[in-house]
Amino acid sequence: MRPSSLQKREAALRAAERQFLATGYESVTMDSIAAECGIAKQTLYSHFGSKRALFLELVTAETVGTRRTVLSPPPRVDPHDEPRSALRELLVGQLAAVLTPNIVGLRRLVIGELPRSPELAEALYEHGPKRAIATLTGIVRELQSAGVLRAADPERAAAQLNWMVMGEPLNRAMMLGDAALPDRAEIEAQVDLALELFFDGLAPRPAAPSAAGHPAHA
Amino acid sequence: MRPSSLQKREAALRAAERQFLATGYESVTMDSIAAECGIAKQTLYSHFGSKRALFLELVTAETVGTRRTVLSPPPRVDPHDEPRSALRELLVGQLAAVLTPNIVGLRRLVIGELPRSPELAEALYEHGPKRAIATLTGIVRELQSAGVLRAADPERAAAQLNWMVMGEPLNRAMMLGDAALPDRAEIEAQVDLALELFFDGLAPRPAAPSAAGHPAHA
DNA sequence: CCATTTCTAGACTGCTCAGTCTTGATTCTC
DNA sequence: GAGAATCAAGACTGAGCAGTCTAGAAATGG
Repeated sequence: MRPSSLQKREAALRAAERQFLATGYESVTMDSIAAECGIAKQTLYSHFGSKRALFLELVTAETVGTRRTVLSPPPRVDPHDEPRSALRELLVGQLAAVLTPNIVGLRRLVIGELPRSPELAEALYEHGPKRAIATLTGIVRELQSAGVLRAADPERAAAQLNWMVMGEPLNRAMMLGDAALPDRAEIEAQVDLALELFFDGLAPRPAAPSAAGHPAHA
Repeated sequence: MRPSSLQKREAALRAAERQFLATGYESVTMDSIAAECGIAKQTLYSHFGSKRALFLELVTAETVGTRRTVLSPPPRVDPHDEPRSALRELLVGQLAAVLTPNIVGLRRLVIGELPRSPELAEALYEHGPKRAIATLTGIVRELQSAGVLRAADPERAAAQLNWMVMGEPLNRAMMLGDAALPDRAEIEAQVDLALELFFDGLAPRPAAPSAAGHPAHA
């Protein structure tokens, strides 16, 4: 194998990534990928075998690569030392990482391909929301056993926090395009207000329950 | 026009809906639609003109039709009379309506077609989440002016509530397929716990602030 | 500097599918 | 029941594209 071969492979992956994320699987042609990166179509096929194989390799690489970016340092939150600011940092990082044209495009792509490749969406779910919520669950559990929070179901509480933070901006980005992506200040405001509601809502009750009653739960 | 013509048109729409929702725009062929509903391809073209036109008519009808189902009675929540159970009913209805194979499939379809037809996704966003949050915003505002809730930014609070309820189950349904749709009991539990956190977190503060401090917000 | 391997350029094949056309059957109107 | 419109069945066209093939250029290694 020639040394330039690897560079061409990388160039092909970059071009394919850009086109797939921009317009979806079907509307990308092998000719257009080859044209964009200045490589012969035959070389594409000798590297990847087929369009589908190129796509799958690309998406799985993107999926596990993102997880490395977002969660590489498994964060520790000390309940006795500003749990809130550590959580804030974690959530801001996660939200900023998710609200990236690449990641939002990847989600769109994978959702659109769900009928053909459900395993892609499942992988993205595992490496994305599920892992994020698992991390939050661990933190909530710690905060609860330290008496800072009161969460009967830590996993559900973590999911609530996660989607209070991510739901609106992610949904907007998914459906309104990359122009709807918020800036850093908006991301931080989103996290701050969610944390406020979360900590107030799960604050341990001193003695008497709050004024509002809790009617009909069945 | 023959009287049977309208029936055939409806049958065609049903077949097209089923196939589009199941496998996406590209992988459906006009021949397969015609075959499923026992109609000649020519008849399809005389009714709808083109595949794209059929698709657009279908999706827009589905989009606005759903809104009618979900929000037909603009709900009133009396702050002095069990605001929580009225909100509960509203949210359970919304969540159950969204977590339907049809609606989840529609969201997948529209997201997959975003590069080709961004106006579809925009319409779905307007008739779906945006309208749901607008309804919730009105209620939050009422509850706030009645002194039941304390929400500095009612719209953001409504969005937080909305996504606390919808985020996890909707995301799972989008990425894990219709088998991941929750049943009624799970839907109600999801709403109940979200409401609990929401009302506790936004309960008016009596006099002294809660025990936890509020450090560094910048 | 020659032999081998790898690349490029682009022609070519085969298939799928949107959209059209033909022909003949069926149904509605009067 | 005759004439007019509509519909069914399927053949046909043309375009787009995945994947292959060929011929030759360019790099590599001895």
